[in-house]
Amino acid sequence: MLREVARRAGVSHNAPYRHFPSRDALLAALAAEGFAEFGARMQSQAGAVMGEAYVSFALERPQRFRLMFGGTVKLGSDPALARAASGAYEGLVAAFRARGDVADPETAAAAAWSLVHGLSHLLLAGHFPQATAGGAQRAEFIRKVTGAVRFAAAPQRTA
Amino acid sequence: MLREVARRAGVSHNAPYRHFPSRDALLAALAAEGFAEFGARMQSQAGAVMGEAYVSFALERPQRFRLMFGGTVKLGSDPALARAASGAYEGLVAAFRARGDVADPETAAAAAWSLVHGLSHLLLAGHFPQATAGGAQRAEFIRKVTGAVRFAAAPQRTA
DNA sequence: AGCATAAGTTGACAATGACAACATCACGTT
DNA sequence: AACGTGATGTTGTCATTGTCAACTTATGCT
Repeated sequence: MLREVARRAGVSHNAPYRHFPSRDALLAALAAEGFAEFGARMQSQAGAVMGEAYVSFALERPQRFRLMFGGTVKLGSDPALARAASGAYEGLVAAFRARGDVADPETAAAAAWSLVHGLSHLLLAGHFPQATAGGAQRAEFIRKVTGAVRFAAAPQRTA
Repeated sequence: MLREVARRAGVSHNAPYRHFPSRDALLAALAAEGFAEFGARMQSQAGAVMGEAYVSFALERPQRFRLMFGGTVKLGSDPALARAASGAYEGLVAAFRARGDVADPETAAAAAWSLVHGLSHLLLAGHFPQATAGGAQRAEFIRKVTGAVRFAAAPQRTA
């Protein structure tokens, strides 16, 4: 795989080693790049649509997504990686906190994150045949699923 | 990896080829075994706790879980695999349908599945440092997250 | 006894990730 | 202009891996 990368770059094997100390380092760099793009995309979205943006990213760049979240690259290896990954999550928590109508913003954020993350994985793995590859059906499905949940409401401030 | 399996089994490389036509076939068989155990566990659980059981499975058998859902083994390869995988989902849909208080049982099931699936992945990947490895904190976290969502209610039957 | 089938073994091959040593080229400093 | 230094790339090699092929047992059936 490393060698094939080199081949496709029209360069001889071992050239990659001048840029990355190992295959895993290359992959980690790709993952970091992915997290950067991903974070940018997320931040450019507001509230409810963020979920759809999340899934869109996964579907448009399946390999990247799997690389980033597939467990091949361990998050702990590069602290920059971990920071990039947790950044988007913090943003989500902040968004929920700002809404103010949710009981536990942290938990709600974790749930929302889990939902879109799981949906992405399951769609990629083909576990939802209802949402066939290409079309508007899929987008509609995603919208329906992400819109199907409500978060436990905060206790009413004043009566 | 195949060779190491053979080594650990105290048998010479290529012995595995008497039982599986290829490395991928071995992995597919392991995934199928995983889905079987997984399905059994799910069916032995009722409604709300299913989610926790799902996550527990992932945390107890991370390798299996990743193998089953990690994309390495393509679901389409073995129809039995696909059937095993979709079985649990159908059960979930049925459970939601039986509840009767949800607008769209199919969508709710997809959302619930996505939630626990994503939560499993994120926990395994270490994206939720709040839930540290061992303890009750983690179980509590899982309970909170899975309990944080409500599903869009069905329109009231009669006024 | 004879033999077919399953299970395992050794030997080989191409491909891969990694290492080492050598080559080239662009520079900044003197 | 000459030199050295660092980055980039190359060839050669090594152990390891997945896979194929051919040979060897061993087990059980007729």
